[in-house]
Amino acid sequence: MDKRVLAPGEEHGEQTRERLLKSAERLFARRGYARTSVRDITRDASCNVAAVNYYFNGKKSLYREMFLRRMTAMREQRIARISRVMDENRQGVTLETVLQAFAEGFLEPLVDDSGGRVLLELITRELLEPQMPVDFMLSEMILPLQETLAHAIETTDPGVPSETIRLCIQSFVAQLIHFVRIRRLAQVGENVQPFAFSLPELIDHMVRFTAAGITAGAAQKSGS
Amino acid sequence: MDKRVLAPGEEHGEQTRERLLKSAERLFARRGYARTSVRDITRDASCNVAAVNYYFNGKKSLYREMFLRRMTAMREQRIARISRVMDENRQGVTLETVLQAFAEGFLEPLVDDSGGRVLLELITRELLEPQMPVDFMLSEMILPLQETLAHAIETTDPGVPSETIRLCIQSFVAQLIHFVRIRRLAQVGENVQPFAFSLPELIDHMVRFTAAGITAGAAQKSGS
DNA sequence: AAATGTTTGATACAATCGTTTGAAACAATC
DNA sequence: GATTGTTTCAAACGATTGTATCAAACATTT
Repeated sequence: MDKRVLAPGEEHGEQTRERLLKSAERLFARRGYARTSVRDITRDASCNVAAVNYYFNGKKSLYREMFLRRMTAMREQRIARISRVMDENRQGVTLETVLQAFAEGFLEPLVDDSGGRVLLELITRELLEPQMPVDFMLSEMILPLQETLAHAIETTDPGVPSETIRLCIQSFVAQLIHFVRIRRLAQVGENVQPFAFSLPELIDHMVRFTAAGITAGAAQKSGS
Repeated sequence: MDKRVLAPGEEHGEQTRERLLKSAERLFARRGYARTSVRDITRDASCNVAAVNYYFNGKKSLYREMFLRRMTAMREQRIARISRVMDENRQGVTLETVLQAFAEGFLEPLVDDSGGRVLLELITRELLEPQMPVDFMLSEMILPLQETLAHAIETTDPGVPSETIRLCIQSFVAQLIHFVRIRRLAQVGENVQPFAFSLPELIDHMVRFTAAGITAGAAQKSGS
């Protein structure tokens, strides 16, 4: 009995394959690609070293598959978040609302202990030490998100040049990334005082700051 | 003859010591700490492997000494840049002028091929994978620079709460770092089109964007 | 010139890395 | 129950890592 607990193709080995992906995710995020050994991963996943080369074809392929899966999932989630806000109230949506929703979607995985926290770490590392094709992050993550958010802002704030909008979006994303890193830095050291802001406080600042920058970008065109 | 070509204390070995620091600088910046081997460095410095353990006490100490020297130099340079702008025109200095000067000082090492380019790479890496004491960057680089710039802005724009000013400064620094990274990313791939901005264009955007955010921060206090 | 202290060099070391191997353990099919 | 294909395991591979050793080369002082 118990013959059909496994779907065809996941012949019981899919479990350790999945465990490897999960462990790789956590450990690569925590220590980076180079300083995470295959043995670290297999120990964490409670399986043999050879499993990495059995299911994937080496360390690098394991990383790539893990990263690809995670990144596309997060991209779709963030895009969906923007679309949702735009759909909920067709014309009553303001610039601040869109920015707020995007910021929350961006930082949400950080406050709860969901797996999204590790991806932000992974993405930062990937930006600095690319293990994927060089322009992968650009074409698969940065640009799609930028376009989605840009179209949303073009709806709430027509009149701002589209080139300016895209620059401002990157200024916004820059802050999101930066404050996450500063916060983590301040959490460890004892010199916490200067950056002991709560997440809502930070989001509030970034939204206000960015909204001012964008509307100023609109005024710039008509003003000068 | 030729007895006094060397200062006392740099008994001819100071040359290779200095070469080691220079090589370490370049290679650590290019490939990161973990992926740069001691042999890579000594090969680049044209000396023996043992020299690293002779002059420093291993790889990590070499890194720390190199990083410390570089970082303090850049910090002093940047602080001096702000002070210079404030001193040149005692009261006629505007917010935009200060921001412009800071941005130029920040990005200047990137455009020419001076050694400053490698430090920005080093700092980014250090933020992600600290080899120095955890809050070193915070207390020795980020906070001193923040305070200097904050005092400058408190002069040009009194009325903005000091807490808001410091948040805005971090938002400014965030952009500086982010656009540097995006630019490098876009330089490699062929999908350059979306970020083919010149450095002056980018600086102009960031200064305008940030100035709007700061003055909005002043209005917020009196407005709400 | 002999002695001394400093710097360099080739080599060895133990540890760890990613990967390979081949035989067990297992499940499924005949 | 024998056969087949899949998954796991311990062990070992060659390569590379950071570091230690010790004698040769060097400059300096006696």
